Amino acid sequence: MAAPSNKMMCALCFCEILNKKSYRKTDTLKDQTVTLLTLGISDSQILCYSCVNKLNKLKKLDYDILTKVEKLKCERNELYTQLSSLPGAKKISAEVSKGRNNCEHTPKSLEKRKRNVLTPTPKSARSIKKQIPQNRETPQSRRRLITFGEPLKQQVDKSTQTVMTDQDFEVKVTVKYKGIERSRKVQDDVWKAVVKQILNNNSASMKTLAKNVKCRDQMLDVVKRKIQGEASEICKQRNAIFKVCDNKDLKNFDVRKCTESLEETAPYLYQVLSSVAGKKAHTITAFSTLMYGRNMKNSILQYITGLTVDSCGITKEGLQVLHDLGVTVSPRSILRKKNELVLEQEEKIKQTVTAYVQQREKAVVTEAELHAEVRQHDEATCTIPVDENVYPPIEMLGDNLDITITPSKITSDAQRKSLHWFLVMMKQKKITVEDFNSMQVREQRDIMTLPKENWLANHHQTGSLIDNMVHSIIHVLVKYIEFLKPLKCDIPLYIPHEFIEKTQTKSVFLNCELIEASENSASGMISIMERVHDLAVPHTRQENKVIERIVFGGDVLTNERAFTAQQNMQLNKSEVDRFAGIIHRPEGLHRQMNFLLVIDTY
DNA sequence: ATTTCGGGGTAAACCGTTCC
DNA sequence: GGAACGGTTTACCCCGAAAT
Repeated sequence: MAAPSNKMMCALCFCEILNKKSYRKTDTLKDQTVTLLTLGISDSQILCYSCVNKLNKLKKLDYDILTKVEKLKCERNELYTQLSSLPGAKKISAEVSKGRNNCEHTPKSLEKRKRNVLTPTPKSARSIKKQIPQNRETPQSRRRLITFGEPLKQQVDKSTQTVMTDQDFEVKVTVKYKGIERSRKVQDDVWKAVVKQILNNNSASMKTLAKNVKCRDQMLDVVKRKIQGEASEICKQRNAIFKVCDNKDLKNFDVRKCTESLEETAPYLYQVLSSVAGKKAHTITAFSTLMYGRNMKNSILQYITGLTVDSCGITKEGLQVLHDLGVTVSPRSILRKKNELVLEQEEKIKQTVTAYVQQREKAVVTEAELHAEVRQHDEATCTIPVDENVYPPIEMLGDNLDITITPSKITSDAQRKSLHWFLVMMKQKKITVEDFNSMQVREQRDIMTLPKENWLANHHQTGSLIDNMVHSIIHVLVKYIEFLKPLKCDIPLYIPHEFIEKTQTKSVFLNCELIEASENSASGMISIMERVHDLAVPHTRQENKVIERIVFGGDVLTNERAFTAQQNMQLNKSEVDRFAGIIHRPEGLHRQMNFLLVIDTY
């Protein structure tokens, strides 16, 4: 739209710009106008990105040259001041050094500057202090008792050793090494206390030492260095405490494990933070924010928080504020991660639901083909190709998800809104007919001709029910009655049965779809059933014939409505349009309620 | 010196609203 | 009904910091 002609050319390299996104107008390169002018490029021309990159690099190099020169100058000056502060170098006249220092860089001005009234500047106390040589070794012959904190006159005076003190607590340290004896009278109160402690306990307390400001700063330095080391240790690749290596990490993040590994990797920093915060979760939050500030790869908690608040409906501005605070990653990254997660979920659905459905459909088709072939050639030479991956059968669950949005100000446009959605989930079956011995599987029978006594529990079934009830009652007793509590460990946790290993494994459970339809209306329920049918029921795509029926569970209301929808569609011709591939089943709590009702009536 | 990853800039694409 | 406009999303690229 904005392009002046059909073909866009780079003004510098004359290459045609093929990708419409990779060019820059020279008007936008304001900071490089001078460079562009020297190259003969005027305003409102177009440059390809590789030329723009080169220009940027040029700019960076210019900047680098400036900063490097500046840095070198600083370094030189620093070294020079160091050298000039050395005792031997002091005699060199300031003028010479000054001249040498400046002649290269500062061009002499033509006019002589007027002398400032304040010059020569009175020397600051600090510079005077610097000139007094410190820690200069006294020649051995002159090594005597040195007193600190007293005027120089006294040092000259020979009577220092007999000076009278009005304090009754006096400390004098004598050190003997290599045959030389040196002693010093300690005036500083902190040092006095430390020496006293050494006398008393043969150890100095750090608490006392810390009373000296210099010592405290040094201690702080030590701790700081230690903590910095710990922080860089956390950042390292092998310590992936706060890193997002896999999207599964986001789901499996465990505060307890995180605390443990932090206590191990960074004990000092952890103790410092937890001494301030107290609460474990707060400490971890502080830790995470700090580590995110140091290295943006440490972003697992930021991602979790960001995704959570995003799902609660935070705006982009809100996310930006939280990102600036270091609590979440940027809104853009959240968006990116969300897309990634959606793709992953789609992949998962494909691998379980779609794969199973396709497998069933394919099996029927190949069987039909085989039959046709057999009929044609009368030779059963080919065998049914068996897929190596046998996908476990699935069942579907669903429930309505209603949200009411109340605007802060109700106007004619902004009214209370109710959103009705339907969430469809998938669960992989753990125990199937194939797991039973063929002996145990009851043969298929017509419900209408079944003898009436089959509806009553037989002796064996009642016995097993009573056994199981006993098991449940024992669990309740052991839980609540004090003197029975010690017996808890002797009672099996679960009622033993032959599939206990299978039921112990974690279920495969997936959110499949959020359908924007209300189950309250018949049309909504029908569209929901259509989606479920399309997604999860294996059927022949040409004749719309159901190959296998799938359980579709939900609460009693959903069940009722699904059943009504199925009945409403009975006039349709094909099986798929009649929703024949769905078996209704009430779920969870409702089933338990039904069970209890049965027991109650017993 | 190279690699990795998140932040951020830019422009196209897209979407909804308003105006003529 | 379509142009104009404004806001949002998305793809692409570069940059910088830290790790390797």
